[in-house]
Amino acid sequence: MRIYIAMNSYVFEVLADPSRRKIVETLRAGECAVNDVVARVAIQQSGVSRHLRILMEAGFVQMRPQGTQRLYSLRAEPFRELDTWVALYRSLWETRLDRFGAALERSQQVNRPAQPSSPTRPARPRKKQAA
Amino acid sequence: MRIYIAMNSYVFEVLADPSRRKIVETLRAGECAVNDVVARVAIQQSGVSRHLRILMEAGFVQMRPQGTQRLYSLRAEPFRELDTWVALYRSLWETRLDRFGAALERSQQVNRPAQPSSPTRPARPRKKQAA
DNA sequence: GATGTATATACGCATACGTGCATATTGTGT
DNA sequence: ACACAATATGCACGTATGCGTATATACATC
Repeated sequence: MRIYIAMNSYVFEVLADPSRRKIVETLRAGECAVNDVVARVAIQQSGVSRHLRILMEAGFVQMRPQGTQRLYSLRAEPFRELDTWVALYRSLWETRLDRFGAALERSQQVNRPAQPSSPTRPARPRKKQAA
Repeated sequence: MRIYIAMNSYVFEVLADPSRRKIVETLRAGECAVNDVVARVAIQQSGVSRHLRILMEAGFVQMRPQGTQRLYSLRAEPFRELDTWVALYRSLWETRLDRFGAALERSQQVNRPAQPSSPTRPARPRKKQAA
């Protein structure tokens, strides 16, 4: 039986924007008010709010009002979808073991010198800002 | 030259396009000539070639000329990067055990009760069309 | 109720992106 | 050399997207 996880597909579109990724990264530390996020991103508050709305609609975040503030935090679903998606391609670099073995092996990857994958790493954009 | 795999960041931009994802999916089956891909996507050959170039530049695919044809196939790197990235968010849905235990438990997910469902649900395309 | 803070939304703009069409390029067979 | 097949590229266009500015809305405190 095949399990088709219809991948929101939208997940990638959402994550495609650098500002949005930055926001998500920020939220990884935990619940944040909008202004807290604004302090960490290089765009205006209006922009952050817009991005948060997009993230919300896509299920990446949830919101909890607290007084005047709105505390945003990450939700698991889209990330899990992403994980499920990428799992389809693990065979590209994993040894062919059964599922259990694969999971185990993955646990050993955690030990490998993981690169600082968080901070926006300017790879080279295809066209956008050439810099 | 050194190869720093600090999350291309570009990975998401590349995967953001539905046609490109479709192409990647297609290539999951194995090496394909351009026209084979064209047959499976809803865009012109010129578009496919362009997308393949983008995928190539981003390291998603490699090419092997064969006569008049050009056989494209997937490369592991970007997918591994993606896997590494999403790994940072696994704690969102995995029980808080140490990394090793987490990996182990992943193989037993069946037993775990579902996460408290959160508000935002649908996540429907903000604008663009997909599918 | 008035004021100040925190966040969301409307508007307009610049631009980057995907696409199709036409054409160039490369390779094959005769 | 010629004709054909496979693929790549230049060009133009429509449109979606992210941004900032200005404004609206919600809440708290006095």
